[in-house]
Amino acid sequence: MPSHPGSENPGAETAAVVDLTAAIIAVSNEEPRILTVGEAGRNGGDGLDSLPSGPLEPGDRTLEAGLRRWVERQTGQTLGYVEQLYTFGDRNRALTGPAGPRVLSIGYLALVREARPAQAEAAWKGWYRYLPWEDWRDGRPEVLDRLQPALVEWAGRAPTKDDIRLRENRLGLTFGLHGGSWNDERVLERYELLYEAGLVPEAHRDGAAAPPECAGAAVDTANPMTADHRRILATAIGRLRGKIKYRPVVFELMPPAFTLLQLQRTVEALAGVRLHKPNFRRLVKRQGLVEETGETALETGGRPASLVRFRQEVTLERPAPGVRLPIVRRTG
Amino acid sequence: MPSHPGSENPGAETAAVVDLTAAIIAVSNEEPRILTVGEAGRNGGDGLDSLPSGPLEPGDRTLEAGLRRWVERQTGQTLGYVEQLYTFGDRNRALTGPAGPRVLSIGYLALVREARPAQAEAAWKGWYRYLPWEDWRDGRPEVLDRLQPALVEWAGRAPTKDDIRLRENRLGLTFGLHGGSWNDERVLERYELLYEAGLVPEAHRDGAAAPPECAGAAVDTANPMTADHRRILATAIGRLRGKIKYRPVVFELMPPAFTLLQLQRTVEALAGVRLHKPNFRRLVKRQGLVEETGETALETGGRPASLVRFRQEVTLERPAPGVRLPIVRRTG
DNA sequence: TCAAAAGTGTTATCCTTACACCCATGT
DNA sequence: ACATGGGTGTAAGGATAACACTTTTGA
Repeated sequence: MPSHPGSENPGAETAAVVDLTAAIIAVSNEEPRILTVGEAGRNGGDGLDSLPSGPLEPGDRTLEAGLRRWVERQTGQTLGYVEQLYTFGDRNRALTGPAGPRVLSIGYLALVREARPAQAEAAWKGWYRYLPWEDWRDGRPEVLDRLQPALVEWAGRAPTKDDIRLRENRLGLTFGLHGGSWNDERVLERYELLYEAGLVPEAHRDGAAAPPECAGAAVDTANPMTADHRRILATAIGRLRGKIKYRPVVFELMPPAFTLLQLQRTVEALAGVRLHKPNFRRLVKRQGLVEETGETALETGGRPASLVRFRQEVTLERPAPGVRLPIVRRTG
Repeated sequence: MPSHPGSENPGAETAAVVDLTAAIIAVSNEEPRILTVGEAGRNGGDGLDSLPSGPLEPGDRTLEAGLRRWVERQTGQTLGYVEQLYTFGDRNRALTGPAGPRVLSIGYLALVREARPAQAEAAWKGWYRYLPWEDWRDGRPEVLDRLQPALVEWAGRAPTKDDIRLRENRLGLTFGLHGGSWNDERVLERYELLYEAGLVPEAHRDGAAAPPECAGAAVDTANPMTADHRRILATAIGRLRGKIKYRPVVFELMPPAFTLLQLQRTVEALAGVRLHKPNFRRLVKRQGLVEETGETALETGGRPASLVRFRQEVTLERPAPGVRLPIVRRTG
């Protein structure tokens, strides 16, 4: 490997341990779920849920191979669609203190088709139990009634007038406060803000970040997770919510044949919002995303629905995901 | 740190070295440039250009802090906008062979406002010298005349009929061959495909990937780079091209006051395509991205243009980047 | 006077959004 | 009969892409 110019202490490279963590997502019963491995009763565990994860080993030729190995070992799940999310490496973020070895954690998003009963200690859990403020399908979630005053108070606690403005602006952008609107994709930004405000237990656990006087822990009634796993989950949800809008990834979560309403309910579950039925069907059809199987589903509770399947060909057709620039085609 | 369930060999964590690499981008004279550090004559160097990079050190509290430290040390540049891109960690990808220590390289995208003369061995170089097929501003780039036959031949060399089909489809998606269209954002996919086809020198350097018989090296007349730096550059360009379409990041590259044509030329330089002038102005104005400064630029070569500045407020206003889903607003 | 760039106006077309309505099945 | 979900029609409004055209400077 190359020696780096400007290095005053050539031997100072940090020998880091690399942790691979997967947010494995499936949807069943109109509920998005993640595959968790409990830590209850094991290893002095604190009873918190974890995402499947484990360290990169010398035998792993690629990072993704190491991830798949760990997931299969811990849960029995074989992964299909896998996508790297982000690499977290700050000190004091639930990984190690300043003394221990450096830990890097690389987060992944994985999508699997069916939530079959996982092995051993693995279990599928609805993701909104960890981030309940993200589910707006039945209107504004009640957690926000408790979070909002705490957030506003946090903004007001900033040292200067300018800092208060900044915090209030952030609240507008992320939580739709002060005249802002809710954007379903800003999942990570919301979690990070709650962390900064000391309103999630992880912040207290990590020490440094949380102000001592704040009444945070009482407000967040959601399930926390081990280490920075809830942050990785937030990253995964945000990425997925963005991606379903311009790439046909939802179909990784659907059975081979399905009705359009099933598809809609899946998208709604992921996005955390309700969609307009007639327009949703037209949108999906016009884009040529599905084709008829010829069969019909009878157990709908109403009129039988025709079953459709994903048109594999679209992966090859869809040329550009929504170009917003006025690219010149004929004129110069 | 937690011990991982299912670990058969608990001490097998790989002690990895973490390399931080930055693609630092500026635009001057209608040309997007990256800050490079040459390796000519140093350390048995092969004369290839490099991106500023260096290992994470124990003193770095965050990954980004380590990156900024290296960049300032090697180039004298202070970074503004910084964004993590991707973590590369495969063996046999210009990092280390199976014997050496594991090297992880974390790529970053950075945007800086002005290309002031950098210190020492650092230099600004146009990014299209490394990826010349990405510049379509003056029509289809000529390099493609040489690359295209080699790519088609590579597709035909696949073992089975099905593999040939797959390769041809990929060529359609990435290079717009076989009836496909060119998508400016697929920069990384194009580079990866050239790598797989053995048409970039990096593939031969790394060994394993390149088929021995191919005449690749003769075809790619572009500058290669050290290690996997060209891949990181491709990732950066792709990400930036995508992002300018829904976030006001271009302004990180503009001077405090500028004309609308200057802005257009900058976007064109980044996207590698020409834009429609009247529609571009309207788009920018209607979105409220800029405001008049009241002054006019006289050295335009034609009629004086009014100078505008970025409206900082939009970072707080822009609610949603183009939601493609028919979210229900009034109806249920 | 002409080249070069700054700007404005206008239109056909497509997409989005919302509303209204009919169809087929089970209880 | 009616509840439930499936499914179609359509019209208003907005955004886009293309065209044509006027204005203001310097050489």
